[in-house]
Amino acid sequence: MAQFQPVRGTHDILPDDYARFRHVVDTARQAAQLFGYREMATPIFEFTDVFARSMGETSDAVSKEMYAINDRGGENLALRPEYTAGICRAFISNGLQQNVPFKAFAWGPMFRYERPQKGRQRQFHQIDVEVIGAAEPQADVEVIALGAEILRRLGILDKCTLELNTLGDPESRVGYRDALVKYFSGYVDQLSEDSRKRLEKNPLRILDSKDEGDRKLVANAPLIHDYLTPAASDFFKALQDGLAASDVPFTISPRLVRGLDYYTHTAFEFVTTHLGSQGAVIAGGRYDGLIEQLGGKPTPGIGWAGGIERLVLLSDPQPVAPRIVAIIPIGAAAEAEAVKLAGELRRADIAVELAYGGNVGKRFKRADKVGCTAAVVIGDDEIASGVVKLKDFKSGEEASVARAELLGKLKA
RNA sequence: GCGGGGGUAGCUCAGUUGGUUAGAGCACCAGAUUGUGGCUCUGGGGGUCGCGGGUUCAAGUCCCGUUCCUCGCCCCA
Repeated sequence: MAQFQPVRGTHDILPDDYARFRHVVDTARQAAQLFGYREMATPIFEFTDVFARSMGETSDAVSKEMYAINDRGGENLALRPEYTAGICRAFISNGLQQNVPFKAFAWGPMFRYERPQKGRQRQFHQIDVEVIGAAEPQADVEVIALGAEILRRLGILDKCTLELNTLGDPESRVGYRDALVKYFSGYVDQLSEDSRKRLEKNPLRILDSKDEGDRKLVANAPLIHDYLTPAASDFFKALQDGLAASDVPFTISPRLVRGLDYYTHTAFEFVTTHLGSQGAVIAGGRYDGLIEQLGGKPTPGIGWAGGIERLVLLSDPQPVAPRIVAIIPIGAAAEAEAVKLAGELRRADIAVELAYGGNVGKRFKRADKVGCTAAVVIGDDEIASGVVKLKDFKSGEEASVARAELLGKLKA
């Protein structure tokens, strides 16, 4: 029988990789905390409708990429393909309208049935930031600045550029959408096959087509900025002023759009050229209509998600310097003494590696291999005189240390 | 879902026009060194050549299918 493999598009995260993975999450959590965002989590699966109603029935993520199941009770459930819908549902379910603006940080696995590629998996992980209940552009500024700060702390901000656009308020968007449809309908025969479909489903998406023929048409297509209501235009202006004040550089990309239905006003992406065709590392926008679509009272919101695997790929490996001390007993009496000593040291927050067996040479070898910085050798002679030998692995020097002084020496 | 390239040891790879028991480096294990790691030296274990079928006297090598990875499209994080 063939050996088991991980399911297509899923990956084990082994200890070395996990250290890098955790570094991303820890860095993001710390930065989010500095901005006043509190960590939370929602279930990995929800009623399918939570996603269908928020993201849009016709979005790719819902219509062809969702892991949906009927459970034994007949409920129609789906593994979450993104975090925003779940957090908004939680906001409604828990009556958090009392706590606005509600500022949340979250991370966890997401699931999409897609064709795997570098930086694109079927189970992948995201960090996520949301502000619910704030209609002011200052919230957009803060959310984006937090994204930039996380990238800066990861040392990859200079590999990314922030692309910014507005989708306008619903009123602007309807007018613009009509204008786009009218424009592209005049060139249906010149549009790519994909874009002909988009013309019916989501004409905005034609704007970021990579097809050369499409791009020529797009170059002369009407711009959202000419269709903004004064309010939407002011909002976008305030956002730009705020980002400038926050020292967050950006470029305006009139063709940047979002695939999900719930976005309004602000749309942005931190993109990189270092990851092939998976360029977006952090992406998000404003979703003022979403809470209402999920059955809550009209409540504005803004947030973003970042792909942890992509952030790991982009950042340099972190030199991990764990301080671990090996205890190496020699002789039967010392074995018991070593266990006792290990307990004492661990209770004092010293990481201890204690091998299960093997002679002295093997234990030293093992200690070196797992990255110990020092070894405590204890044998019959040492027990008799109440000392241990403390060997520093870097210098190679070994010295006798009284048992009573060992902890102090290791803490230093 | 569509198109291109790949899959040989734990890892990175070599393998001639199809031709004996499929190799290297790193890693691993053991010994040199039964109270001392790293460096060195010696030895060792490890492969149904992704899987299934076909052609052939003979297949890691050629053909077909399949699966997984990868690059692009699509979509996005």
